[in-house]
Amino acid sequence: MSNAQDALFRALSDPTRRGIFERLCREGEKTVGALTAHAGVSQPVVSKHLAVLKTAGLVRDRHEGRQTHYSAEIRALAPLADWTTEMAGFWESRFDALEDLLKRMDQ
Amino acid sequence: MSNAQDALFRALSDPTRRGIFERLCREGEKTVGALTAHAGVSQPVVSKHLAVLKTAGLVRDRHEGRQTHYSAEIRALAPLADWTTEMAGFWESRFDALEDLLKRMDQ
DNA sequence: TGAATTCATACCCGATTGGCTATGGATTGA
DNA sequence: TCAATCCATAGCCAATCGGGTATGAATTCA
Repeated sequence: MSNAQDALFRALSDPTRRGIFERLCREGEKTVGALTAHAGVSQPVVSKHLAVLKTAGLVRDRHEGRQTHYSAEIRALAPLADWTTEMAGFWESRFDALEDLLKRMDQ
Repeated sequence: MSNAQDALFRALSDPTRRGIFERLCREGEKTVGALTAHAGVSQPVVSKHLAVLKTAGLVRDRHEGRQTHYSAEIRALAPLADWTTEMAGFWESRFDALEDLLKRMDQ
């Protein structure tokens, strides 16, 4: 029962981690140092969060000398968007069924 | 920096809790007992998960005698959908900027 | 009224998590 | 070559979390 949404929701549930991901989305590729400068936590903590995001497929890393550049992998958000619209879809169909029922009762 | 997404992502990060919410979306209103029957955890645990979902605004409860009926509050997913499209939007605009840059460089 | 049902709350417990510091490998630059 | 920089990993710790059982309030039914 552990589907593709699991790692995604889990990875994005922490505010600090989600903040890092958001910054990569807004501002593009960043080094660990640059991310640490505004993350509000220590560098090792940033590295650990990036590792979690990478495991979830949400970021990619690129090594260049002693620096590591991270960037958002936006396609990884697809299952999340799918899940959301799917849930809304179930609700819609039930709403339609109710509407249909009421309409038929009205006759 | 704690915005509307915080409680949402947090509430949906647990598989058991998300499973309960999914079932409410798919099958509509359910009592605590009905939810417990398929949740794989004890009734008090289900009640606790429902409380978390309610705090996040994801479910509503309706008391009827000694039963409590819970239903999904689908509108609560809006901030999540907004966040997703916003992140994709940032990425798109950066992609457009890059495309534009390359186009101008080509001249 | 008394027994049974339904659910929420209180409490406990082990595992996980998110933070820290310390450290070391790899790379750069003087 | 040696010092400095950048990052990842290893331990450590307090707090949170997800699970359990016990229990009691509220309601229903015999």
